[in-house]
Parts: sequence; C-alpha cells; structure tokens
Amino acid sequence: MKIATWNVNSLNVRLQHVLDWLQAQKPDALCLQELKMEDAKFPVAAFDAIGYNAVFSGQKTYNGVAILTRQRAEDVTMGMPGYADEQKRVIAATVDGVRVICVYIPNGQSVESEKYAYKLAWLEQLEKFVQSEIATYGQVALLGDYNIAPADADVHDPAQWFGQVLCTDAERAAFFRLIGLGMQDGYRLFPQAEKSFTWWDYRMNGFKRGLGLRIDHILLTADLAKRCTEVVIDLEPRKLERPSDHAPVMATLT
DNA sequence: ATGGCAGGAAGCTCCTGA
Repeated sequence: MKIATWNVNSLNVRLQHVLDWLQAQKPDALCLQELKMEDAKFPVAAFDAIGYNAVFSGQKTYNGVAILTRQRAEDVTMGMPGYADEQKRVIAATVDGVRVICVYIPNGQSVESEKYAYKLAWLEQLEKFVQSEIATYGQVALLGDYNIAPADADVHDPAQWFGQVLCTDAERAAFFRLIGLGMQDGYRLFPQAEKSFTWWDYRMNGFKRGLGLRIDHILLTADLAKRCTEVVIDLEPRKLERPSDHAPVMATLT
C-alpha cells in the first residue's frame, strides 16, 4: 500500500501534474492541500477517468483539502469535531483499513501575527483530534503540510531560520507532542540524504539552490511504522513548468 | 535595501503563502 501527500498550491493550475503523478506512482491514497477551489469546481470527472475517487473539503481562494483513493474511502469526516473553523484544513477517511488524516496546518505568517496564535491553538486542537482518532481506529496515518520543520536538519540554513515561523520551539514542541501520541516520523524511519526538503521558495531560484525546508510529513502509528518499508520525497514534479512549491512525499507499507 | 515569486480575486493592487 502506498500513501502520499502533496500541497499542490491550486488544484486548478496543478491538475495535470496531479493526474500524471497518480498514473506514474499509483498511490492507494493521495492527500492534497491548498486546493484553492470551491467544492462545486472540484474536477471529480478527471480523477474518475483514471480510476480515482475523491473526497474533498474546499473553499474559494484559500486552503482546501482532498483525499484521492483507488478504493472507495469510508467513514469520511471533515474538519475537527467540536472545533468550528471556516478554514478547510482537515479531511479524514478510512482506506484499506488505515485511518488516513489529511491536514493543512496553518502557516502562522510570523511569530508576532495573530495567525501564529491561531496556528498554535489549532495545533493543540489537532493533538486532541489525533488522539481521539487513534483511540477509535488504532492504525492512523497523519499526512499533510505541517508548516513545521521539526529539526535543524530539516532546514537549509538553521541560523537564518532560527526563531522564525515554521521553526520556532513552540511549533516544534507541538510536532513532538503528536509524536508523543505514539506516532513516528515516517521519513526518519530510514537513512536519508542530508538536505532533504519538501518545499522551496519560488523566489531567488530556491529549488535550484537547494534552499528548502522539510515541512510536509507522514506520521504513522507504531503498527503502520512497522509495515513501512520506504518513504521518499519525489523531486521530479518540482522540476516541471509552473510547479507547486511543494514536492510530494510517499510512504510504502507492506 | 524585508526585496525576490506565485495564485486568486479583483480590476490596473492587495492578500496570503512559507
């Protein structure tokens, strides 16, 4: 079984990239973030034509999440129970016995911003939600754009980013509280190349210069981590014309 | 020198992203 995550930064612009990638990689589940699209405009037929079902929660201009699956997704939930949030950032579904949670964690903008306070509050809510999902389903995979670089090894220039949003102690503590629920960072289950990143700024030739961050993650409960044989970041889509600024990340489970 | 690039909605500019 293959499960993957990709922040596409507008599904409208990136649709062909996603279709091509699905056909090449054939994941059983692909979590998408930043659809920037109302539900009424979601390209259901385009995915159906290549054998994928879609469940999605979108809005105009910002945010928006989806899970694409080969088998029909079951027990679909949107948002976090008990947490009213107009921003569409969470969708979850059961796929082949695995509880797949797709998240687009807030960016936070800057430490001084109200958006940063929202991000930290949102992360506290996420911790409760994931704990509840683990209690209910057992086997949980939490995939998405976390907007958190967990360690300095995940940052091209830790000194430059020290104390900056995406790298603050409070955000990293929230990440490790998720780990503390009994999950593992899939990517770090295996030896990986140094300077492995999933996002590169569009500006200043960030990708070509390797100026990136690892902020897209796949967390796995212990039983799924045992089944995991590989986690890769696919750099190829980032090399295409008009790419997303994020690369997809994919885990293989036995 | 807080710039740079991209997407969306609006509309000839601004907000957001990370």
